[in-house]
Amino acid sequence: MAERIAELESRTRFDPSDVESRIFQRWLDSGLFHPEPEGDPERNYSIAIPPPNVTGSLHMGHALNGSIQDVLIRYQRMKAADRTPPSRTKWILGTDHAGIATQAQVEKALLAEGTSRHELGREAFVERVWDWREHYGHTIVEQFKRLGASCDYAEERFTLDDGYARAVADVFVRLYEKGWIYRDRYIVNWDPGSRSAISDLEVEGRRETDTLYSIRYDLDGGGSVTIATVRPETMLGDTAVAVHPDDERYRDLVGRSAILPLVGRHLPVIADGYVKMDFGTGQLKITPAHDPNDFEIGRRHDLDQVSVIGEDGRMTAEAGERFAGLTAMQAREAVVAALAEEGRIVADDTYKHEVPYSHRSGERIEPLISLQWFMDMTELAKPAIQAVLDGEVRIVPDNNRRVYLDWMAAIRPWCVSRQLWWGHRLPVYYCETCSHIHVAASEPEACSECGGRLRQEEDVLDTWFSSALWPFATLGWPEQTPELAVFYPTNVLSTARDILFLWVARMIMMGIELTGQAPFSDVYIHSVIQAPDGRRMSKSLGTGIDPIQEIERHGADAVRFGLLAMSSTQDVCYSAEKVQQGQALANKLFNATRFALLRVHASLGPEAVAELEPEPLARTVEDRWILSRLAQIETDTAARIEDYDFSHAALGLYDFVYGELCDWYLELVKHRLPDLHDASDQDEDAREALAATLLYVLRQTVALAHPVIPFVTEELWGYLDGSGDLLAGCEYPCADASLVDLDAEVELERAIEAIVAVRGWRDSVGARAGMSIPARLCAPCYEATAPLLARMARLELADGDADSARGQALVSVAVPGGTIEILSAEGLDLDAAERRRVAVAEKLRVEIERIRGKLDNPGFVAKAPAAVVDGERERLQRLTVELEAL
RNA sequence: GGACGCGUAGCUCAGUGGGAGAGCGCUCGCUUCACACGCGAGAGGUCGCAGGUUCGAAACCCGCCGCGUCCACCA
Repeated sequence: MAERIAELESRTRFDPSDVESRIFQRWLDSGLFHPEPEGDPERNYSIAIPPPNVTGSLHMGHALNGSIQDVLIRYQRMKAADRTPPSRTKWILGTDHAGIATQAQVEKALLAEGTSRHELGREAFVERVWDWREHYGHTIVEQFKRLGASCDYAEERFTLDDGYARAVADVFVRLYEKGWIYRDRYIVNWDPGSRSAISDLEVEGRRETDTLYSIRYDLDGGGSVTIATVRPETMLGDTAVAVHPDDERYRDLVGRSAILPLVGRHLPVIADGYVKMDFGTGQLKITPAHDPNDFEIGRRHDLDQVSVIGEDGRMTAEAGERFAGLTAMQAREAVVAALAEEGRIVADDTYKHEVPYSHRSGERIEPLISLQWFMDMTELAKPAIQAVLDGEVRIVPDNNRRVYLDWMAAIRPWCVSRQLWWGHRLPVYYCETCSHIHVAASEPEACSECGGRLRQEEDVLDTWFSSALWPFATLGWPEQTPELAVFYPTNVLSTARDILFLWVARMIMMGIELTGQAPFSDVYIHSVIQAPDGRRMSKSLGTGIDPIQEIERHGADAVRFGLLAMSSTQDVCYSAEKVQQGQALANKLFNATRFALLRVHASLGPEAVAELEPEPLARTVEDRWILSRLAQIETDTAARIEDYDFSHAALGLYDFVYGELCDWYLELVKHRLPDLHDASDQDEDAREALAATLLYVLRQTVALAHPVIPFVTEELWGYLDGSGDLLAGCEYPCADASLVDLDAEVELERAIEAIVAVRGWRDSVGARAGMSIPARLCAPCYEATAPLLARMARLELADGDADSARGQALVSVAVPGGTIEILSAEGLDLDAAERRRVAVAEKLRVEIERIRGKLDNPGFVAKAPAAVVDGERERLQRLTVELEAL
């Protein structure tokens, strides 16, 4: 140990790159991250990581969420360390196959090779994706390691693994048998980019400026109607014109028919409450095959569905008329031109509205009718709503609760089929002879109806279908595995707001339906980190910041601290300063520990250090003070972590380490720690008492900070603790209430105020840094702290009575409860001293006036709480004493 | 259109009923025997605007202005 301590001497900086990989390897080797499936499920703690996409690389959202979960996991793991019987902590790790994203990535690679998935064929393509995943799919897991994330790496899951796939098929069959999964021809969000249907949640509205065309349709038998549209190309699919049933203007039009320009089809004029009387002319064209609203109206009125745009985004051969084969956009221009030629364009106005785009491919959504598989969510939603209402699932911060409940209350069917190749193929089999549909977890031999050959559905499931099973499928469900028994349900799910519906709500629904329990008790919604300028962090905008690069630059501890410190209950801008603050903290803690250890070892020798009392032998007022403050920060930090208040947890540690431990405590006791080469004349007991307190405070502080900054604290633990145990497996410090000492706090904090006042005064009168100034304390409340006040403020305190000191004083410095009289002015700027005295007196006077005014207010004295009134009275008295002395 | 949130020091943000705070930046002074990624001392704010509640408002309520996010089927 002595040799190890000695090597610290030359390490004047904490160099993260030097220690991170070494320490991480020790953690991995220790097995601490991999709990056996044992213990009491009520007391075990588990988190299922939101599975990153295999295609992904670590971005700021991952880095923040990784830091948050790791704080929780490390905190709980340490808390579990001293429990009997022991409890287990598990962070479930894995990745998501991410259907569309991964398929797109591989297709891009194929394109670069001059081939395509269609040329390869389905089987070869899927094999290609698996290869790709073997090669590149591990990046993000390695990046989580760089962050220090203490996931259970021994059991990594993947949403397409065999076991997981069985769970997915099993769920599909169960829900089909309940009648909740069904097949329907319905209008869907067609994404021409990925050539697949997508769900409502994968559509984003973008505000765009379009032209709103007003077009005249003639009526059969004379007259006309004028309809408005931003999508004239869809008019070829019109099958009705609608007006509002209460619209007096058009009452007699209902039942007549309009003639569709360019096509000549007769369109019935119908009445439907959906039509807004005060929008445009109050006359609306109905295109059931290409507009979700019109689709519903069409169903109500039994209208024909004429599809004019196909899945390739082009006008169809069947109904596209002379525009067949054109893209929708080309068709728009051509249709407008043709209408104009006939003089049917009544107006073309600029119009701003929301246009749906695919969140996946970025292409404009083409609503069209398609045969897809849907899941009815109403029955699933009911208990999931109740779970949140009852508090069985808590959403933090709770303003997201209402968002969840509102969305769940109005939940709509979920289109779960995707026209992709990469994913879970639907466990649906069609008979080639009689068309009978079989839904089964494993492929039946033949059609049960006619014995005909079966063909499996080509479509795969929406990626989120498998993600919805994540917290239990990763633990082996539907098998009743030991893991499932002790780690399910999990404790918390931490994520950003954007996947609250897409993922979180669906996990709650599926969890309750399939396991009978909500999959987690808390949902923590963390900040979205924006670019420093407030824009979105994105590659395309060039606003992205790479967390790995930040880790390389500042260390993982710094990045973790920074992200936690900047996070909040709302979205925040990335703050490089907070990361620097974290780096500074790691370095500070390193140096403080290094300093203390070197001095203590030099002063006592290694044998004596090893035999030191583990508990502090507090003696002096500063010892009592720091121990009391330590107890406070221990209480606060644990409470903040449990309240998901990570920002205050991190910043509170910073404030303690800087503002109390280093700036004050270490400075105060420095002189009692003999220099390496200087034998001390202090007695043995005093040295041991100080050493014991100092090492106790440092051990506790280092352990306390471990969940936030695990690397530097683990490194320091190696020097502070002789046992060789890893800090990650040690118990979390718990506040010792007997150390709370409010008297010491009051006394020391007053001394600190006085020291700061004198230092400020010294600065303003041009006193040189090293110069000692003769003075006398004229305040009754510094008996215990006078020596340290003198040392820290560089005063040469003389004895004697206060009144005579005032007589011979050249100038007075105000301190809490009195003054310090300066007895010699050699080398001081007396004019500046006088100016300062006057200025301080003036400030005191103003403040005294303010308090007097308050106390003179009868309303204040009568109605304010007694404690507040007393507080103001005390303060008034104190300030008056100071002012008089000045 | 609905919901939620934000507007506090040059910047990024705490503070949510009784003395305006932090980090960074800025100024001044320190090669003080842990740390110059350091130490000490400072300057800097009509707490978006207007009204109300209260003995007392940055905080609570109402309105307005500005900004952001989510949800929603007005062509």
